[in-house]
Amino acid sequence: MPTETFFNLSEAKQKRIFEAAVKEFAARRYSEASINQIVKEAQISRGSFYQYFNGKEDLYLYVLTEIGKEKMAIALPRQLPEDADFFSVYLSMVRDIVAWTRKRPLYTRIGMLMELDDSEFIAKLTSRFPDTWAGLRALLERDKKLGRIRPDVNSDLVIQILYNQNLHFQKTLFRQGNLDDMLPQVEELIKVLKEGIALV
Amino acid sequence: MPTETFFNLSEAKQKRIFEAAVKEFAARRYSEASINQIVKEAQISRGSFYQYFNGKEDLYLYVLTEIGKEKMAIALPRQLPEDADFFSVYLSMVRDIVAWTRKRPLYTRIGMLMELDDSEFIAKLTSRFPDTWAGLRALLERDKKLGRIRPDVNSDLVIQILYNQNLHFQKTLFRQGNLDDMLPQVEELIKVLKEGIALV
DNA sequence: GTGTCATATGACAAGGTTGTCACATTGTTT
DNA sequence: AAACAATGTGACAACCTTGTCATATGACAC
Repeated sequence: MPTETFFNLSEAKQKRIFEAAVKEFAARRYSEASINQIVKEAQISRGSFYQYFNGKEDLYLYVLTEIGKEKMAIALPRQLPEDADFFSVYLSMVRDIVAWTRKRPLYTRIGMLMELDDSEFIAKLTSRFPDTWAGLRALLERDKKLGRIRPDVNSDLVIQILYNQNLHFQKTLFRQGNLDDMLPQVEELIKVLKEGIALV
Repeated sequence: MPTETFFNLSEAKQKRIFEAAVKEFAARRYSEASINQIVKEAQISRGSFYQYFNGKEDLYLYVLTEIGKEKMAIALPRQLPEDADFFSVYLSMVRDIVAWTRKRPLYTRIGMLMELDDSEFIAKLTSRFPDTWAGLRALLERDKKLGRIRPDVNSDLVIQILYNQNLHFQKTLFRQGNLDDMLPQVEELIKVLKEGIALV
């Protein structure tokens, strides 16, 4: 939570600071991000920064919640049929991610770097936040009961595969930067996961 | 390549330095590892260190090649039938990793942290070294031709899944530390990959 | 003992980081 | 205008990092 004086600032200045922070947190992971860099970019003095935020953690939390707000505002409108199967929902989820990345590339970059950071603070953070993937897991369980998924498969493992591949796609995406490659790859992944790769 | 004076040192001292380096590189990723920490642990002076090595890169390369030597010496003895199928080879590979991790936990930890580091130097390093996983990929291709694997699956994707899951297993392993959980999880992964999860 | 060479040392410079604080500059209210 | 509050500022201390270098210490030869 930023201090009150921060919120007294003009919208423009708040935005300038926010965007400088986003830029830095998308360039370096949290533990390596530099406040010096941010204040330079935002064109405020070091002293001012500490009048707005308690420190790096405070700023990071603020950036994360702001991003979360915008994400929520966008994510709500989409609707899927109640009985959509696991794979369809997952695919739609990936489409959302792609769209989101198109619109706000730096935001997903921050999320990615967060996954790669293993500092104390980030560990605490990620453990507290409820997973997006937990919902997907529930869906998988439901589809098991509906007879769509083999009941003996390990749900956690499947979700983990999707999660890890997703992270991997994003990582390569930011090295090479072809967002269009992602969807076909995910479709391929779904196919492998659905049907397996062995010949009967 | 360490300097000649390093190799003139007594075995014991060389070992002390090597082990201090291993300890540090297993605790922090390369970009965050501190030479100060290493010289303190090895009980040599800062000046001496720079008489042995050019710098951090030099030391890291030395540690990596030393580990590589020991790994080679162990990996060679194992043999598998010439026509062993892809999954068997993979499983045997995982068994090797588990055994290796049991014997030298810090070594695999270094490998893991290397994957998570995205510094310039590490990027150069990983791109140059030939992948262990390339061999596995070739095996998959072979099994396609032998009619064991569906010819239309994307080999790269499959290898990537295995690679990412492997990394993930190792990561969780070092957070919780139950090495015995790994093999069953890998067996589960193989099953999912083989047969798929959808009901026909 | 003296000379020579290899090795050991820690202070040092130069760069980075964070957080603080006395002070300057605005703005607002009386 | 004068007083008071709010905000802006950059120098500063304290703590890191790396790489260098003049000097000290040891060992061996003559």
